Amino acid sequence: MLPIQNIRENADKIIESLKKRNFKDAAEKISEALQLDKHRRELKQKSDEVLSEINRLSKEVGTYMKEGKADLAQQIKEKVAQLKEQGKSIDEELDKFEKSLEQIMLTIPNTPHESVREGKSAEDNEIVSQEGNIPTLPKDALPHWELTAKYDIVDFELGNKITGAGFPVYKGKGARLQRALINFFLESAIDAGYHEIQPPLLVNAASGYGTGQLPDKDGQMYYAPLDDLYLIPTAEVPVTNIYRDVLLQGSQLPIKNVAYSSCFRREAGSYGKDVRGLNRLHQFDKVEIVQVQHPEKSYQALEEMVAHVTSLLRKLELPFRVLRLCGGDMGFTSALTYDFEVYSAAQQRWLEVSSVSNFESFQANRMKCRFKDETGKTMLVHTLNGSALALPRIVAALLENNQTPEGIRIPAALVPYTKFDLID
RNA sequence: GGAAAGGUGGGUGAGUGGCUUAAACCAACAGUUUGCUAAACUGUCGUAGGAGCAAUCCUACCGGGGGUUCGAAUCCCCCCCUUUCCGCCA
Repeated sequence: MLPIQNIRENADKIIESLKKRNFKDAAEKISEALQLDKHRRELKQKSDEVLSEINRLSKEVGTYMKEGKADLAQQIKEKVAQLKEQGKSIDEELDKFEKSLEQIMLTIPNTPHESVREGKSAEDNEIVSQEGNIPTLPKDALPHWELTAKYDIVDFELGNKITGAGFPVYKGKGARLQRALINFFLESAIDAGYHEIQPPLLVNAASGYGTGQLPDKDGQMYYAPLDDLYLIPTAEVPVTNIYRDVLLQGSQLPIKNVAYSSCFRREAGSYGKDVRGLNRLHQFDKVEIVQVQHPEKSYQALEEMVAHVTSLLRKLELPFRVLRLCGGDMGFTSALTYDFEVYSAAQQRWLEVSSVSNFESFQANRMKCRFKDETGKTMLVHTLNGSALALPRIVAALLENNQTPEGIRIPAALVPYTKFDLID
């Protein structure tokens, strides 16, 4: 949610900026919000005046009662009763304005950073960089879903039996590769100064609202109604919510957390070749990095996170490219997002493996995460997060790109973790 | 699942209807003193909303929501959470 003070002060700039998202009603929504805000403040003032008068009169009642002047006290009681009626109707109206204001504020997305390009869809995203060699595979090269069967390392059929589609079973070297990747990612993040967290995999509704999965993405999360809990779609949810309703000291910043978790996504509405094999799963593993930053340093932090993810992909020797998402393709809460895609040689397509975003104060405002700066002023923090990295598509690319007649070659950086260098 | 006790500012914790404007202590910050550090002393020190150029003033907030009352941290009702014990259990 954008802070209303920000809208009051920079309405024109915000409207201009939201155009990049292809968000058409910006001007109307902003002016409606400002209108509601104006009425809200007027009513608040009236309500406060009435309450102030009631407080003052109530004290008089106490005084008169002590002095034994019951008749005077009675007169004031009647006056207060009238004021209360008046206050009640003002408050009802005030409540209406506050609710409509919040409703409209929830529909206004974050303002894109100045470097974000205007655009409608993924086709308008900018390729910032690309590196690594795209391997030329022999004619008989297999897609990963056939390789996993050939070497018996990921069993989709078994997952279907036990749970259903999208819940694969990792076996033998497949399971060990998973564990190795998780440890490799965690250790790399720790070396880069991140503090490891092991969060709960189920969260309450308040946490869902905190990071914005609720109410908009309600149907995308698995839900346990008996206990009113949600399975996390990413570790971002429990980790970022650590800082919900928290007032930090400036000296505590930056906070850098890393967490491994399984992620659960219903992926309602997905279908076709997108979901083949490891491309899209209901349960998968991911290492997530989260930063809580001083507003002046958040873009520097974003670059640092991009550099971190870059170094992981280099060590895994995978060809990848970095995209700066255009306004229309960016998430609702993000101000700037970089996507990382690895090239999956047998499928001959780019697969998204990481999304690194700066939310500026948009999440912090909703979560009420603030800090006191050097001068003692309370301000909203900036929050950032990124995958570093999500496993399944990395596994898909590793299997496809590194297939040889002898077996699947494991990149050198990973061998200390897998303790084998070939899947055969 | 059963029983009991609780939920008060950054922390500990007092407060059973109006002299509460939430005590006191700790932490933090500033100053004085002081070879340094420390200690001692003095002062400052909650959050949010609103009015005002400003000093400042007003309002709300003691887990959440309702209620009683002229007046609620305090009394009543509902809900949530935590702790301890019992049961179950990796």
